[in-house]
Amino acid sequence: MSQKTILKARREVGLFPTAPYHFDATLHKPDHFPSADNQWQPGIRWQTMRWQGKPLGLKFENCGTVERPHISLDIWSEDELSQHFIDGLLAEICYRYNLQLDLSPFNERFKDDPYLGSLIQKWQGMRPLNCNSLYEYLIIAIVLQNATVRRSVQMMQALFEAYGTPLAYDGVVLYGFWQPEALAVVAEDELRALKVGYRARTIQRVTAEFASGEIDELDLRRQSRETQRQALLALYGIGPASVGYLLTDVFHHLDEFEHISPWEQRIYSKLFFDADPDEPVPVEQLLTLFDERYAGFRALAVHYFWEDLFWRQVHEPVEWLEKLIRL
DNA sequence: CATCAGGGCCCTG
DNA sequence: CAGGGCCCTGAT
Repeated sequence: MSQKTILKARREVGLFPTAPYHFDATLHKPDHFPSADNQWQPGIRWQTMRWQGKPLGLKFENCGTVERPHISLDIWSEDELSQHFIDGLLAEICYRYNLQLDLSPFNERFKDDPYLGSLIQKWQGMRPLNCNSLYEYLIIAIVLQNATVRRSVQMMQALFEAYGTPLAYDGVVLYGFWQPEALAVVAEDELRALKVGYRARTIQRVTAEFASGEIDELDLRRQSRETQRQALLALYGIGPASVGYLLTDVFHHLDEFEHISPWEQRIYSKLFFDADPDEPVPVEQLLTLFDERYAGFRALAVHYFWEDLFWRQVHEPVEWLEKLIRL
């Protein structure tokens, strides 16, 4: 559909995250479904991004160590970028990629924790990550709802093929997200033809909120967590499960842990109580457990358990997990 | 072939 | 506050 855009201008900058920094475990999350806006191999992540309306191709390359982090970032664009633009972009990247996160209070507090201690050691410097804008993350959250992973992948791909922009840079071709304004004029039927089902309506209404400027991400970042929660819940089609992900990933609330969905409940039950997934531990009990052990950092703690589980799954399938991740 | 539930959420009663 | 309905798909 859309024409391929060649990004021919390149600018290289150095990034220096706070130590410790685990490049691969931060820039690649095996539990995230594969999406055509990014690509990873050990030591390198390609990621498209739209900033101030400009489509960009990013390439992050690991040039440092956990204790002395250094990332080389190539920024590919259609035309040369002004220094002013670069400065703003880097500030945004710094926020989204959590480059300045200070993990030491967390590491210090839980280094001897019987469950978490070894994971902190193993994944020294791993941090949560969200490369996308709030709007883009909402789209991802919507295609996740009530669908198996395979279907989420299909829906996301169909949306990219219909409305995204293929960006060619550094030898890869990845899709860039569309702007809300571009999708706002599309009819619901056209979206439904992409087999997103009833989500067509949700996508339309959420898109409209952004296209009209009713929601301003940067402004929302400065609000309290509860204000953010209310603003997100007010969006049509966005409920507690999606909001939980948004508050932790997009707004970086490392203690947000109010909602456990059924499939997560089964996994936590097995992980912490070795319970039969068909007889999962009540959600209340799981919430209490996390409250007692990890208050202050519940989302971050969960992140370590979760990512460790999925990394293990990549290398040698964890038998019981296989059945619980619906591919 | 039919039926069902899925990495939720809205709406109704 | 509980429960039916929603789009589509792959599993059974």
